[in-house]
Amino acid sequence: MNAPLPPLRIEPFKVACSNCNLRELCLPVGMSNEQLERLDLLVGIRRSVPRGEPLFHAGESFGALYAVRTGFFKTCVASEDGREQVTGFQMAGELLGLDGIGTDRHTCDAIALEDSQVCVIPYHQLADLSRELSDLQRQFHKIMSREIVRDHGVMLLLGSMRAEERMAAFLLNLTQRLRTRGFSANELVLRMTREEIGSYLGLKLETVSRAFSKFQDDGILEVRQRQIRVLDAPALHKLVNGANR
Amino acid sequence: MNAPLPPLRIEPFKVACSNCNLRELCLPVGMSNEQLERLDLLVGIRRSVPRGEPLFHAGESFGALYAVRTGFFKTCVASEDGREQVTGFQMAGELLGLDGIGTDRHTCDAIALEDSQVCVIPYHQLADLSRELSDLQRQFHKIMSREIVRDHGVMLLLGSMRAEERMAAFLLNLTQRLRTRGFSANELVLRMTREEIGSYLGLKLETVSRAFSKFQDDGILEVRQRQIRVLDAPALHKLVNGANR
DNA sequence: CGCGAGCTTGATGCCGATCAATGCATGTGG
DNA sequence: CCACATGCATTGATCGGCATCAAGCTCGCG
Repeated sequence: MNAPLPPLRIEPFKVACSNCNLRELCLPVGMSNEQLERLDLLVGIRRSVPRGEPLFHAGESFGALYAVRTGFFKTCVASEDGREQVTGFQMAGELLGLDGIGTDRHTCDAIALEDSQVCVIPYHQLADLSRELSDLQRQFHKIMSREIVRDHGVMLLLGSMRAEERMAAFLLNLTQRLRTRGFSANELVLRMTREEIGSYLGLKLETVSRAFSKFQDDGILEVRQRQIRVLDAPALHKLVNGANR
Repeated sequence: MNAPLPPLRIEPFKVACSNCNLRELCLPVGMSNEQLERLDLLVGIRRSVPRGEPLFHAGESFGALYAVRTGFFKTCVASEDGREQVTGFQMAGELLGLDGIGTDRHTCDAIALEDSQVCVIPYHQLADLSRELSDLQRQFHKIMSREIVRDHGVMLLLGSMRAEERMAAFLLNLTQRLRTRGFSANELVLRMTREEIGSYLGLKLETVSRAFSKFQDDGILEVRQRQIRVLDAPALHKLVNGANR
């Protein structure tokens, strides 16, 4: 963490969409270099969010979207009484803040689960540019649409799956997204607590813990704290799909 | 139904966004008359969907969005094994098909729950036009964003509410939307079966039925088949909010 | 070392699922 | 018009999965 700074050194490239290693996952998908240069002009600012700190809160006025550069976030909504629900976990290349467009206010909290960095994308500038660049417009629409589809998947999970099936679906989703980012498909480190997993899946933390233990007993996982090794991915798939009915 | 046709009569106005009574709820929100005329050019086609029939199916290739003109729809997703989940109910002025933008295929089924009519909005033309009309672009973004926020609300419901709370939230949501459309706030006719309500709320139809009976016993509702009269809306609000914790 | 946050594990209880029977409205054909 | 079938809804009895309550455990950290 607090290692001494390396000898003074200039960043060889301006950090920008055009040479970001996430550009195949993020907003720039499908854009030419020329177009990317235009995008670079709006995504100049970056912001660091220490672990545990909010990127934004429900109720704050909305002005920008955020692309996760490094780190990991959760988003959660709350009802008037204290009920809370984690609505998603976001990792590198994913967009935060889409909820704010509809009412010009954020409707959920976004909290960093580890020290993180995001790119700030001023919404109105993005809208302006996407009126010029149809590829950007198209990609932005796709991202919003996929968020809707993702939410429908969570609704299916919450509405019709039992505890272990939810856990299996959750783990497969995480490994899938990590694989897309070039990480191993069967080693993962959970960035969130059992309670946060439970909130996301509509379960209590004890139930999450028991599921982990069960999976370990069954030889499906190796669980050491938040270090998870997937030993039998097909078994997880079977839980999500073939198991019932 | 099969009443004799009225004497031959020309529609006094071309049926179009610019003189649609839903224009304050639908895509045209915030657009000038001049802009509306441009929108009219793409929303020429209408389509009738008889009760029980699909507007589109999951897997079909995506080409257009649909605005409900009259009638009532449900959307549902299914997993590979037979699990089904109703993800929403759509009424006049609401948009269907947003899920298809992300992958160019629809990801859910949209089924008419009564004889319905929709306006067909070819997506690519809409995208083109919204690059010219920033008000249209803005409204389209808002609609997508609100859909995401709505889904988050359902996730909260599914993840953290008990049966009667879910039912109360569902009924309040319906009456709220009917009120927006100028209908009475306490008389409603359910367009869907108990089973469909249950699927949406993550409950079994028996549980839905019992909740209706309970509400009736408690003097909160008057239930006759699918005819519902809300007698005590505050009680429903208390169930959703103040009840627990 | 001791403290606390996060996690595991066990015992018990409750809510809603499941199973089953009946009721009721609508439609169809004799 | 009745007899019967069909789809949807209600209601009761029982069961089971997960929540809840309650200890203890583990690990990181001041």
